Amino acid sequence: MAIPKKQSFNERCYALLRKVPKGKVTTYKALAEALGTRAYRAVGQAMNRNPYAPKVPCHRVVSADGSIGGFAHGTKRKIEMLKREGVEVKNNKIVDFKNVVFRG
DNA sequence: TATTTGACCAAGA
DNA sequence: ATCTTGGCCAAAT
Repeated sequence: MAIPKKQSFNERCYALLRKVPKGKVTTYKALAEALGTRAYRAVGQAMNRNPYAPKVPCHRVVSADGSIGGFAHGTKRKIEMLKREGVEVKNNKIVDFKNVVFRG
């Protein structure tokens, strides 16, 4: 019987993020709160390192106020990826943000 | 073990 | 509207 590994905080972030469908976004805060913590910044750190690069849609994570936030490969790239998935972005902000945020 | 680091957030001026 | 300040918490060094 395999010993259950305790997932690190980061691993839990990735697991949650993978549930976000294409065309939707989530926020650093929402992820942290969903994990039962307030480590908003730790979530961002996890995305920055992003050890699971293609598996985890890190580009779907934006700031709580609907602004794009940051991206390891440049915010410009992040915006382009979101647009490609059908998310409207204007002046570094998500258009109709509340309607685009994924709710579980 | 202790200190520093952040792709953040909310409130104040 | 922008800019500054303080707080927040896990990960990395």
